[in-house]
This record gives sequence, structure tokens and C-alpha cells, in this order.
Amino acid sequence: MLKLTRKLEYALIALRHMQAKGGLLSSTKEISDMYTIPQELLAKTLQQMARLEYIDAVQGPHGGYRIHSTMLEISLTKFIEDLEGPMGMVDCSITSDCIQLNNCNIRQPINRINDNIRSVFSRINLSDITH
Amino acid sequence: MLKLTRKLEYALIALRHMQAKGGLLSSTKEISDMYTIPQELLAKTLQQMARLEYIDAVQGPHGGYRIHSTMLEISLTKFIEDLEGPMGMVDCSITSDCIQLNNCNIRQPINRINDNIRSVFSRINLSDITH
DNA sequence: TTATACCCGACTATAATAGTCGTATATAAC
DNA sequence: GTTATATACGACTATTATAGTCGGGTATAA
Repeated sequence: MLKLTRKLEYALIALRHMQAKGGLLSSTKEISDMYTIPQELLAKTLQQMARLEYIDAVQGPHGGYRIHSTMLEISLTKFIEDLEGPMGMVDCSITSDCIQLNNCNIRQPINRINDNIRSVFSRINLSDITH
Repeated sequence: MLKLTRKLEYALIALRHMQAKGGLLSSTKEISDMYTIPQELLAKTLQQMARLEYIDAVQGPHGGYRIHSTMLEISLTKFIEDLEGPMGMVDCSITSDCIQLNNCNIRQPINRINDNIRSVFSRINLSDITH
């Protein structure tokens, strides 16, 4: 309940690591070694972030990734949803094909809580985590 | 990400249903039929809530459950943790046997967010959902 | 005595997450 | 131009958590 996925943990750890290095490049191996993260898994996450332009990729020897600094002002809500798709406390806050929809008695209160939680994440941006 | 488990959904739906009925009893079957919830699964959840004294159980024909009204002032945090164990955004906010603990670079900021989320849930109590 | 309803542990199924592997491409250094 | 290093990417397997089922029990009203 309420747990970040490893993918998100790894992504945040990597971002913070890169942030600390300014404009210098960090390779997947460097990061996976340092924080004991499975290299291939981290690699996929970094590639995804590169596609999303949170980071820039430089190929070849001495290549690696570097943070795209303007992205640090993005909210945690957007970041999480970019990496993992929509988030919501109940399916009907996402898809709305729930068999209970009609006589569901907790939909409204749950969606209010959902909005509260989202607003917490929305007020936090990446730089709050990466410093 | 951030989703309630079905067990919690079912528990909240059932609580609200019972709340609406005042002191009258509601059977598992009545609730599972009305909201299209697998009966055996709901049964287990109601039994757990009875053990936890969120509800009272009355056995025999015409038996069922009735809400223990003093429990409605309990926070959502306590309710969720009573039903599903500790919640936290990262394992180290729960167990602390993470291999990365020492050189983890996101622990503090994540735990701050964790506290924010918990405080949202802590300010909400069951009666906010069950009306 | 019977039917209804709670009680409970053990089991299986499903889905989401986590992790691995093989192969391809880019490029710096020699 | 060969080699070594690093990103790119899809397909695959493994693991875990959640969801759901089943069988056998007890309580009690009618």
C-alpha cells in the first residue's frame, strides 16, 4: 500500500546522482554499481527517461547521461505518470468501466481523498528530491 | 501506483453500507450481492474487521454485522494499517534492511514525502468516507 | 433438526512488478 | 578498421502481491 515501485526509486536515485554531478556524464554502470541496482533494469529506466527527455543520452565510450535541468521543475505527479501511467486510488478514477459504478457508495469520498493525495504530489517537484 | 487494494475498497463499501443502516444487521450475502463483490472474499474481510472490533458480529439466522460506531473516528492511516500492515513509500520507511541504506541518496526526501502522505490519511477518518 | 450465517485456515489463480538476455547501433581510441 | 565501451530496445522469465476459492467448522433462530 502506497509504495513507490523500484523503477521509480531507481529513477529518482539516478536523477539525484546526476544532479550532484552538474553537467558531467554518468553511465548506467557507474550508477548501478554505486547503489547496487541491477544494471539492465536501471538501463531500461534511464532509456525511458531519455526518450521522455528528462535526461540527455551520449553514446559511445565515455558516454552516459546528463540531467536535463529544466525538467527538475516538473511535479512528481507528472513524473510518476510519465514513467508509469495514470495513478489513482481506485480504478474508476482512471478508467470508469467498473461493474460497481452505479451503486458504488464510496466513489465520491474516495475521489476526494484521491484529489488530496494528488495535490500533495503536485506540490512537490523533482528538484525537491534531487536537491 | 497509489491504488487501494480491493480488500480496502470492499471494507469501506461495507462500512458505509452498514453505517447507512444504523443499528440494523447486514449479512455478507446482502452486501456482496448488492455491490457485486465475491462473497467469500468479502466474508474474510468482514471477519477481520470483526476481530479488530470495527464491527460487531451476530451469528445464526438473521445474523450479520453492525458497525461499532465509536470506530468511525479512527483515522484512515490506522484503519489501513490495521487491515494491511504498515504503509510506506519505500521499504526503508518500514523495515530498514535495504542493501542500499548506507549510500542511498533519496532516503530523506522520500521520507519527507511519506510523512506528507501519511498526514493526509491521518487527517481523514472513517466517518468522512462512510458519512 | 434444519437452514442460515459467521468463523477460519489452506489452497489456487491472476496480475503486476522485477529482473534477464540477446542483439543492434553509435563512437572514441588505438 | 578493429576493439572496447556505452546506449537502445524488444522479448523473455521469475517473483511477489493481490485476488479469489474451497472445505470444514460453530452458533443460533425457527
